[in-house]
Amino acid sequence: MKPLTLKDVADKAGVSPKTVSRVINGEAYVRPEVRETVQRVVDELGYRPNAFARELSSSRSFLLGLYFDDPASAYAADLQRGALARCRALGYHLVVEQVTRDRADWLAECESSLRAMRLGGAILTPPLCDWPELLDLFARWDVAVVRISPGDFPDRTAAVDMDECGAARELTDALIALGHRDIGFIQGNPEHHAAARRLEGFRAAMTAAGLPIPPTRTLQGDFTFRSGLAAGEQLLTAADRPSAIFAANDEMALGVLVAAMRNGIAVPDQLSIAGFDDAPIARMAWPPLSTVHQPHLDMAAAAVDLLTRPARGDGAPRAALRLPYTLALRDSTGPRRS
Amino acid sequence: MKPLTLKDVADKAGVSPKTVSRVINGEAYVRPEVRETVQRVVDELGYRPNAFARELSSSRSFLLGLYFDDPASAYAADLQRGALARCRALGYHLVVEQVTRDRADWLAECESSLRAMRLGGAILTPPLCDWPELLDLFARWDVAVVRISPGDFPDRTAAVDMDECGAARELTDALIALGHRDIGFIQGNPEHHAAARRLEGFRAAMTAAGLPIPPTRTLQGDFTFRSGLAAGEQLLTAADRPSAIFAANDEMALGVLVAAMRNGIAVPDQLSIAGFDDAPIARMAWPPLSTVHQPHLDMAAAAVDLLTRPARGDGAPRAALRLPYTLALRDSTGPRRS
DNA sequence: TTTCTGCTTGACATCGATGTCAGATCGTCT
DNA sequence: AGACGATCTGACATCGATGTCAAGCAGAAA
Repeated sequence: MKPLTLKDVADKAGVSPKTVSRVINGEAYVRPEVRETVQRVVDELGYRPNAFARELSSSRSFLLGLYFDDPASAYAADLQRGALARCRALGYHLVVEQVTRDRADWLAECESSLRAMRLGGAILTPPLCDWPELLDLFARWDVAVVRISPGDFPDRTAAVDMDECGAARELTDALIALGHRDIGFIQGNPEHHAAARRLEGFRAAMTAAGLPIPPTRTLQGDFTFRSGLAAGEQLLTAADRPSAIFAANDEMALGVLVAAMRNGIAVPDQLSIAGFDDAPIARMAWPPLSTVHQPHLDMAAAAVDLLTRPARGDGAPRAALRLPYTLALRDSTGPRRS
Repeated sequence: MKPLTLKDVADKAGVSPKTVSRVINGEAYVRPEVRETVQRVVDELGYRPNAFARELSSSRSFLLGLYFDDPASAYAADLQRGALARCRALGYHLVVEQVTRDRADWLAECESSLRAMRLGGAILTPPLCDWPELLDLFARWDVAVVRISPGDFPDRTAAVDMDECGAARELTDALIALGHRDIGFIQGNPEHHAAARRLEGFRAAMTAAGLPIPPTRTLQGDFTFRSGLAAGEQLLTAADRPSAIFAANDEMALGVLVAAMRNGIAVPDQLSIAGFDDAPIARMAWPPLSTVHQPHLDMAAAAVDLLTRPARGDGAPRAALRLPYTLALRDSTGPRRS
């Protein structure tokens, strides 16, 4: 099937292509009746302007880039789904890119890819939203950027995030309210800035409750199941084990769950476990994990909105949005049995 | 930073833009020494042709579409990762699209999206790879299609798949070899054709071993954790329960695992459980799930290769590739205890 | 020598949209 | 009536690449 062109619409409407272009882009200076006629023809024919030609002539692009470290994570999948839905609604398209620093020329590759295809904007997710080389790259190429939950350089670009510290604190408060006084914490990948925030929230809650935070109770993980398993084993096989463990994400919490099971420790009767993220597996574990639900879909949608906001006159968007979280208290946490 | 153009390269190399274009596209009729000179300048400058302009003038596109039903599934994420890596290596870009049939105008939306942006090819994943309206749409717009594990219309497009039936049969054989004679099976979403193939393989193995397949042992699920949990409860709370359960995917198998745990049935001592797909959770469950490892990354890479094969003279690619699976026998299966 | 074929090259039109600018139309003010 | 500004419209150039085609030039065949 041959694609429709501006000219086809123009001929049918009895005006010049330029006028059709005006109507499509909502420009001023078109007589209302002409505008209406053209709009009707456009709708009838189902005309959509060719994005490539558009980009070429106006250097405005209808492609947004979504940049990932690891697209296999549930986190990434959620963000993608949210961004996708919003893009579709706005007539934009989403190009996904995976960037890792495991090769020396990773930055050159990114640049090469940008050269070939100008983006209307880019969404950067953790941890690569904190790589200064990448931010420099986009700045150099004048590509508007919105970062999801950035850790560093708060003023360099627009951002969408969540109050990770507050959420961690609130979840810890919930554990304390259940009677737990000896709570273990498993940190996340230090490269993700969120990991530090979550630890911070945990500490704040403990301190506020007047509880000690012995170093042996705070273990280093890296957001993987395996690291959660190892940390769980270590915490649970100690002579005195904590009555609750808070892992900085759900995968690690699942690892703790498995460690408990291996050691014959009943959850939540003998041990409460909490995670963070509300990944799909949180609901699928047994017992289902208590965790923090992050508004990933909304965050991604908000990022798309920021990038596509029509008023771009003042350059790149600068807003910093903070979206609300919700606690999901399920069955992996319960009152402390003395 | 201002992008480089063909003309910049041409000026520096002292030839016409057209000649540079010839070198870049590997066309014939360029003197070897000129070709070398131009190539050197291209490399020095790091020039990459503008994909939009290229598409506009040649109606060849460097964008591939990856079409999903649900991008949140581990299956989808794997395919995406595989496709992404291959695209990057070939200088293509990947646009992801989510298509669901929950709105009446879903097809019109797809068409509208195609109108705006011509694709160099599309990869369709289950279940939408079997929607005839979608196949018609791509055919109408002359977009080459490769389907992943299609169920119907085997000759309509090129395809990449795996021997689902053989894998299910082999896994069932493994259970039988462990001494199991009473094996429950949980079917997948009937809309996914793979579900039927897996059942078929299960039946073939049972029949070949001379074992009965009572209807009460074959339950209908829909590939979700919840359905696996329900089916598991049903099978395990019956007066005589099977000694092994084979679920058509890992999520459902996890549901069975949780059902077993709820009912105090030890795995694998009192019950063997097997899944299919080798999703990340399979390794994260306790005990780790026995399952079938699908070569998702390779399948996606193969699909990209088919779509970008330079020789497109004879129209759309027609190959049907079948990639090898491997059995992953972990700890959720064991010998039957009498 | 002339003609022919095949290789090599660049001038120019083209893809489908938008930017620029000049011209046309209208009402209003002097 | 004439001048003016605001509104409306379309002709034309332009974005950056490739397709087409003809010209230039070599060596081979007549």
